[in-house]
Amino acid sequence: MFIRLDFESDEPIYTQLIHQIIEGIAKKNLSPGDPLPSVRAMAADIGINLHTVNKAYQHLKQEGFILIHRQKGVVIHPDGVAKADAAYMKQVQKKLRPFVAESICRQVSEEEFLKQCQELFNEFKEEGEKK
Amino acid sequence: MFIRLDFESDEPIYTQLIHQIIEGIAKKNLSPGDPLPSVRAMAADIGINLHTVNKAYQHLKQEGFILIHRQKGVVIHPDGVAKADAAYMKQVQKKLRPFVAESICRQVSEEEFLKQCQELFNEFKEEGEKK
DNA sequence: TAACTGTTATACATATAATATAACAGATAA
DNA sequence: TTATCTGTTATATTATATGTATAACAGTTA
Repeated sequence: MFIRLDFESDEPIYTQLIHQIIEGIAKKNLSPGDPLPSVRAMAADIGINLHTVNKAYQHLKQEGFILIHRQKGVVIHPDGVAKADAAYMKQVQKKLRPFVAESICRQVSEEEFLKQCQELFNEFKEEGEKK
Repeated sequence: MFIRLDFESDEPIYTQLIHQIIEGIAKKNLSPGDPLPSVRAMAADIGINLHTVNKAYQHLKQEGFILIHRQKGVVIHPDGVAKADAAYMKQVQKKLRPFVAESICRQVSEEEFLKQCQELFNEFKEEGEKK
């Protein structure tokens, strides 16, 4: 797999795994219907416990990124991920809030902050176009 | 004080306190040199433990938002907060990354995402101009 | 039958979060 | 000089989160 974990990070392993898979979808390395390794295979592959992988999968399932068929295994959600609604955008703002506040304290201009976001969008877009 | 905590949130109390104070600085409700309540006064005021407040203050101190004089008490850093450097901006990008990735999965356009950031900047700016 | 799937249960170790007391050294005000 | 307030430190306890380790179960597939 394409998973890269940082075991020195403060960020929990299962959270890193969640983010990696979501990034994979954003970059279109993973497309609707694509299979993911079984919890045991993934765990063995990246050298962590089965339950840590399962925890990540359950989160991804609950948020609609993947489907878990008891028979067919784990796949990227065939219908695609649910589109953002007003509630989701509000949640995004809430999470971005502390970063904006601290940036203002550190005299980061609005333009410079937006540039950081744009760079990230470009990064995902370019990766997506390689496919 | 102007502190509002959500005891139902997943976000730890001391982290919420940190963010509230940083927001206060961003909105210029708190200016360089302004005093903050003692750990005991703050704790009693918002109904939490002294050590939880102390933990927040220590973080704010380490990141240069406040100064702690053994005599004079706690004050917003008189010299202002250190300006963002390249390392800080890199760190910001790293933290924004998961939000951008998930937004892309949910078909949030770059323009819409940037709009959310702009709204936050405007919110802080307007609050700051009230003073 | 054997090997695989997700799932569940139990147990354990460790770290973090939050609270509860208590005490210490230094400054300040009555 | 007391008394009170300051930040700081220490210790203990409780609860929750994280991660690992086994084991088992029900269902599918080769």
